Amino acid sequence: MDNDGEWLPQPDVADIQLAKVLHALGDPVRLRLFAIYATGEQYDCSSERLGLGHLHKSTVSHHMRVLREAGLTSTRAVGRNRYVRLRRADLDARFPGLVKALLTAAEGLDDLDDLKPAD
Amino acid sequence: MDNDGEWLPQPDVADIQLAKVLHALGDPVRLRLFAIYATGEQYDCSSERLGLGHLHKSTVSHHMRVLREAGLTSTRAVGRNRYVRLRRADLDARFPGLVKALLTAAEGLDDLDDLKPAD
DNA sequence: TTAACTGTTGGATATCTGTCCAACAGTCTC
DNA sequence: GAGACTGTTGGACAGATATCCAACAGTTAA
Repeated sequence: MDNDGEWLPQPDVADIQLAKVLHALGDPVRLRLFAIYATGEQYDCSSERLGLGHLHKSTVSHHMRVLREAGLTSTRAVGRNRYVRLRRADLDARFPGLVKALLTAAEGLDDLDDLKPAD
Repeated sequence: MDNDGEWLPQPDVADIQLAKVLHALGDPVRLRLFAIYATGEQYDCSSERLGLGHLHKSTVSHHMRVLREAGLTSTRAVGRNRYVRLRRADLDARFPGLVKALLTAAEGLDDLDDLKPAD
């Protein structure tokens, strides 16, 4: 029951702080996760699928938490999986043009094509 | 002689990395300095004039160095002063729209009106 | 030349952070 | 229920960082 899962805690739109957002993105791993989430909702947090095979699962979990607490992502817990998506609308409302500029700037960082939402 | 001063070392445009830029701006003090420099070239690094009276001068010097080494600012040393300005053209060329979006987002962080370049 | 001024550098320190590991909780499958 | 699976949490630890202070170098002024 409750198939929709529960939402992990995240800051309110009005409480999203620019400095914290930039701090969260000021790490290569999280910047990559940000670019990945921007391609669509992700439902598999395993390091391998995210192209972060070299990182321990708890490390990836840590980075996802930082992103969520900064207000960048929303996470829904369903069963043993986590559905993570970018809070695009919230971010656009709060910081117009920022996400778009960041994604443009982040293009070509790595090969992100392999990481589009599967099927 | 050499009244123009010398330029402190800074990365080449092509070497400016997004993650480093965001890391540099992911600190409240440096985000404030960024917004200040965006209003025009600054030629006084004293904490007081920058609205950072609570910080030691060596701390401010440290933050300015981080901004410069990330590729965000240019610094010219003339006499005992430092003329710091945002590398707006370089940043716009490398990350189109990013600076504009950041400045829009940073508006209203504090009262920056008092810090426009004096006379 | 002596003194004041601006900013840098190195040391010290407390805090933060990225990473791994082990243990755990909840979930799914057999 | 037993075991496999996904992800979280707490501990440990090395490295980074923000801050201050003292000392210094170069510059300007008296």
